[in-house]
Amino acid sequence: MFRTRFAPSPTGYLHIGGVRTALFCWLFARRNQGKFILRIDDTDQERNVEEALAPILAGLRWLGIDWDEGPDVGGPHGPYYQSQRSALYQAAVDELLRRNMAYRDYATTDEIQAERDAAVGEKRDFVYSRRWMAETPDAQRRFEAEGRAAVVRLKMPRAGTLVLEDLIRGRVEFAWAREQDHVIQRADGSCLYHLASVVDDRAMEITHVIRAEEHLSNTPRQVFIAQSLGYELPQYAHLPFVAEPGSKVKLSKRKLDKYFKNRDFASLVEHGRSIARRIGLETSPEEFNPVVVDFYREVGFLPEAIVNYLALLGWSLDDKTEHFHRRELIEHFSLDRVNKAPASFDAVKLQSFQDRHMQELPPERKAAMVIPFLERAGLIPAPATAADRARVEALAVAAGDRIKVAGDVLEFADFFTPDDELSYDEKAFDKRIRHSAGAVELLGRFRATLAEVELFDAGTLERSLHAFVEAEGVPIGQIIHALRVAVTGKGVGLGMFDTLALLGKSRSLRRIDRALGRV
RNA sequence: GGCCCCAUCGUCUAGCGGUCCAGGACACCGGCCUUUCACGCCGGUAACACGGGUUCGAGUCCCGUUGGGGUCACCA
Repeated sequence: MFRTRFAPSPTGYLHIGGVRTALFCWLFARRNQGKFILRIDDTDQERNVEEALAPILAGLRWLGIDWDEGPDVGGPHGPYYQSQRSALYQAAVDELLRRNMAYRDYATTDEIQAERDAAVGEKRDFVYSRRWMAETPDAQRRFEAEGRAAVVRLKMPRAGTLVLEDLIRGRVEFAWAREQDHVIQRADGSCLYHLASVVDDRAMEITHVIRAEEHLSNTPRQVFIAQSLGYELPQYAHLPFVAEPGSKVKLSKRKLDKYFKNRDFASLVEHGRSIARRIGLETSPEEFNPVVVDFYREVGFLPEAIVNYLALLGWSLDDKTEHFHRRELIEHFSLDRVNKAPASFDAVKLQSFQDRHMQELPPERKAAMVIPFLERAGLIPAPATAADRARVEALAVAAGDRIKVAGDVLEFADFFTPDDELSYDEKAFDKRIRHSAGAVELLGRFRATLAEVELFDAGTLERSLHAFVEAEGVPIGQIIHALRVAVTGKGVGLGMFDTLALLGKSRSLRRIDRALGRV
């Protein structure tokens, strides 16, 4: 049975690169009928873990990346918070000391730094002299008498080669002599990440460590810990990281300022902000941007689209298939089709996946997605009435693929505003009505025609307008633009006849009257 | 700087020695459709980083160069 894990730190947000890693771990587990474990790396807990973890769990759940063991769901290998597992780490440290694979070290950070500086000055690799290493109780007492405190360091080999068979990278070799005697336990007794990670992976019976490439150079020390403890090694798979838009540098939340200067990134952000404003959502650039998964949820992206895009960022099935649903990804995913080179994050391409997934959504699902936005914007009562739901669904049908993210429904807010509160795009009003020769008269006459229409549906309306322009002997463009501005206040929108049908007869007439009245 | 990783259109990628004067997708540029917008349809521009090998034959294998990146914490 294969077991993979994702081990986020409670940072308060779910990073898009982290999600990609989680997704690959999850897909691999699901593909092989294995288990996916979520473990929280909170060894240096300064903040409120629960609070900082909530968005991460919520984000994973929203994306449909579910875990078999971990926070909330429990499991046989808990607790799943590293902060609650220190006894295990302590036992591992003791064992390492007992086996002489680690030692107590009494050097101060300044002393270590001095050695490091000296090595750099002499242009040689830094290797700790182990001058403050204490392997006997005597030595310990002597150093402690000087007022020193001990950390525990790994006693790394100083010769030989580690040969690693990485599932993605193939054979990778490291010279042991270049590895440092890393600290695994602080003077205060708390343990460091690498120790904890190895101990937990073993305890949780992780078979495949699938993580981002930046951990590749950390692997030797982890292998050393595992081997020193007599653990069987897991399989390693180091994924390429997700890079910045248009660059090969690792995507980082710390460089947001730079990304905001990227055109596509910036316009996605602006789109999101305009939706946020209308629903009264407080946003900060720090938390509301395309690097953070919450952003997509809040503006109404489809989790399926995000998953599809992210899966293709570093993995592919063949030379043409790009549109995947979760099921298909699970069916086809394999690590040997994962790329080695980093892939840069492209907001525009992500949007195109969103478009395609949105297009195949049936109207009732689209309506359900969109309703919360209308409610939050105060355009329909919350909870929506059955009549509202029906209207929204009709709107969703008429809107076709114009609603690209759920929040886009707010572009059609004018359907929900009272007729006497409709605002007008003055430029469009001038161009199409006020200064368009004959527009006002035509509009007036067509209003009369409209008043006679019995069945106010798109087909009937289309026939009557065509009959009207034929009788008038004018091209359809002469009136249709004016009509649109009159009933929606805007120069662009849905199909004209859908618009009228959606509004219904009395509201359409009232809006035409109001428009004519303000010329 | 040491070590490690990586290298096909602007971007994501296909390619696992011949079927590649390199295929698909997004973007871009034309055109069509059309009541606006959004779709849709048709067409187009655009890449094997460079240099050596190996081979009858290299985008594909090897070496080097260049370039890019990761990592070198008592962070995770």
